[in-house]
Amino acid sequence: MGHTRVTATTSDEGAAVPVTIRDVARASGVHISTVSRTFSAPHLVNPETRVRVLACAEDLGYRPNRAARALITGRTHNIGLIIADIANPFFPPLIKAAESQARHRDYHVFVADTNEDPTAEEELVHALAKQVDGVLLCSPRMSNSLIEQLSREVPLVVVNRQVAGLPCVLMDVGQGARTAIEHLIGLGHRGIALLGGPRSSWTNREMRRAASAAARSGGAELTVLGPNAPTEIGGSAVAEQVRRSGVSAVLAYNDLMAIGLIEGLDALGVRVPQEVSVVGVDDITLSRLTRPKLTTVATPTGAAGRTAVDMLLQQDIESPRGARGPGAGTALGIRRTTAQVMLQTDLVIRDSTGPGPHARPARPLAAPPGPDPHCPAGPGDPTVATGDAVAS
Amino acid sequence: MGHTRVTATTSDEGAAVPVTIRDVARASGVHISTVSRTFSAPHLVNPETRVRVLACAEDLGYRPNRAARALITGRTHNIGLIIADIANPFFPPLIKAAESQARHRDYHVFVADTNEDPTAEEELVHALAKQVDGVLLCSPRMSNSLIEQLSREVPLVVVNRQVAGLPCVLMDVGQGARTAIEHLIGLGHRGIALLGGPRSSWTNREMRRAASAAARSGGAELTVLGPNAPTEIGGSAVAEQVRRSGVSAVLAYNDLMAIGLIEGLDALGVRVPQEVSVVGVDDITLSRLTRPKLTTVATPTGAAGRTAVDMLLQQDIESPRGARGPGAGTALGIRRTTAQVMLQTDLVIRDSTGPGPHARPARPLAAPPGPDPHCPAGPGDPTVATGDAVAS
DNA sequence: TACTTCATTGCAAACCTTTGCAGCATCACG
DNA sequence: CGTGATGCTGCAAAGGTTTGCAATGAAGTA
Repeated sequence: MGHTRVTATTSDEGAAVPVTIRDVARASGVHISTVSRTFSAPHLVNPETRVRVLACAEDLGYRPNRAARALITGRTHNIGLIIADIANPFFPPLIKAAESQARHRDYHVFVADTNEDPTAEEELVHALAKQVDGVLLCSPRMSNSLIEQLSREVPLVVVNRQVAGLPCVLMDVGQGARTAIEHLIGLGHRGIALLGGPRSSWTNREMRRAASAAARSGGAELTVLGPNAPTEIGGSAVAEQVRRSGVSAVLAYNDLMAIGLIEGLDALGVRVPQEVSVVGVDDITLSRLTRPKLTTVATPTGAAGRTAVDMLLQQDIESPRGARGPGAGTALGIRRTTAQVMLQTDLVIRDSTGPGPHARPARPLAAPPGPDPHCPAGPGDPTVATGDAVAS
Repeated sequence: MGHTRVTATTSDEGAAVPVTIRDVARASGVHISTVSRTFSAPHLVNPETRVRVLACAEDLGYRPNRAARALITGRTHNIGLIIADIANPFFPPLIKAAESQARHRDYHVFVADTNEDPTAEEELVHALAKQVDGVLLCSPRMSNSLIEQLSREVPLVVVNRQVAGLPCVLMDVGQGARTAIEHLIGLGHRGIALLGGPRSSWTNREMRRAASAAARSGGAELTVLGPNAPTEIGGSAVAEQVRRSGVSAVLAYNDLMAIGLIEGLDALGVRVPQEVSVVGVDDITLSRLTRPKLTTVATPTGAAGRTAVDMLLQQDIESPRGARGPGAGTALGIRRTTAQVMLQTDLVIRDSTGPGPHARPARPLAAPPGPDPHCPAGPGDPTVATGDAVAS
């Protein structure tokens, strides 16, 4: 058994006897339908009866069988959460927030990891479709058209990807990139590189667009390097290229790449931030722990998770899925509301950015020179517009 | 709307028409029971019929309704995974491995986060009990007796905690601590501190026991500091205390604490590893990314997740839960096998440990002087002993 | 030929809950 | 006192699947 110890024993234990609505009915002397209503429509049952039933239920330790409930209502009270890679530090806060939000709404969350594989993504949606009321697709790797197609099978909310006709939760990395570039220009940098991420990434395109515009209007020159793998390795691999390009500042696709780049530069003897400034995106926990501490564009990951759950549930609530009740059969067209929510990002200035070659000596390196000052509370949860409401 | 943009539109879409076993039966001209058997007991149906049914099912896009199946079999094919804090970098690899393993066995995983709250833990077990076939309790914060009690409600597997009579997956941190201490002694350290974690932690007790023994037999003196919060903050908070204690090396309860400590020491002007060596435990991704790179005891997190799932499923397979089939009712005692698996740990030497005051100049600081050389493949998955098998 | 065995399939009950409908008091009002 | 309304409860069907049992037919055996 090599490097593992195993000890085993067996024993007999009393099995949990399943207590059903029927037991509660018998104990409290009412019909099962009354018990059912006590839980699902309390206002329809006499207060006296209600307390008696509740007492009996409590006594017997009754818990409704969600499978049976799902069978008849068509709603499982479960949602699926499909993630490219759970071990990527960007996602755990999102998972955590989504799970918490769902639980507050009496939903449970299936978490599934695709290992960055688009095929696995598709299969998972299929596999989950029948046993959840909706699926959150986080940073999907499959094509928009496939996503649209799958959305006919099960309600979908997409995070970090813009899909026409589907509810999306996006982070305003455009604004983030702009603020970051302005911060660098304010520090006196004129030659700036953008370390691109995966080609198919919506975030990547947005960042590039915004960074170019900001550099142009700030009188700086932007060099785009990439696409690259959005990992630490991807970052360290371009260190040499960054050095050769002669830029004095870099905006990386995400924190992992930024950290990798700093490592790579260090190995080449290039010091950060003295010789090159580096900005990341995401503000993962890690970015506070490396040295130098990373200046980064904080993305509201938790808020994204909560918002996505809200949007999904909102959709579900107005349109129960599948056959419904005994007299069903007319499930032809459901009204579906598709909102796109854009969450604000915030630049967090730490130690990986410093004065560039064109710095004015007097200038203190403090707050970012962004056009609008951020509210200090940080990014909060948006109110999701319902129905035909349109804002901005 | 403050810092958030929301746009919304509504549209009508065709709802997914649920295709049931009945549709498949009609399409392929057989009875529904034959369709059912095609999926759940293929050997009972004529090969010809089988292919026809499968073709029709494929055609119509049939997916079995797991709620209905669960209702009658009493098995949901879901498992619960209760985690103290998803955002703690120790857990994601475990979650990822468990989810993957479960999926290979045609199970889905509910992930729930307790925010380190024992009460939430208990509630979650209750809430999940009826809708999963078993629960994985990871690094639980509640008492052993409560865990035992809950295990009568739903099959439980415990990770990182030893509970008599319950299947447990443990990491051999005792061995890890011993190896780490021996490594430090080999480097010439004689005054060593142990940074304790939470008091109620099984891991904490094991480490302390093993570290004391190793220090004693190696002629070093061990100072125990703590208990402390198992976080970066907890680590940096004791930096001053470490400096005052005059030790030249520290073994921390986990990597986060070790990293926090290094930060704290740095702030005090104490350099690592030149003045103080630091060893962590866990080998989280982060430990490769900080500077200096952390020497640490690697715990087989992924293997733990996989093993725990295996143990749970093994238990389930031999003992279906609750009422079973039409003629049930005799669910009095089920046979349950409780194995305790101990997974090996491995010392990973990086840059946060160096020669101590008693170092012999000639000695290269290479491999650890542990009594048994590790197999280089690293910790693998154990074979779980079934039934009455007992190994070592 | 008659009888058994076997493979395959159909039948129908059961799992637990929800919910439309109907029944029954009770009460108020005219 | 009759009528209608109201509040509460019971009845029974329905949801999709599994599974013990029975029925069928074919093949093998005596």
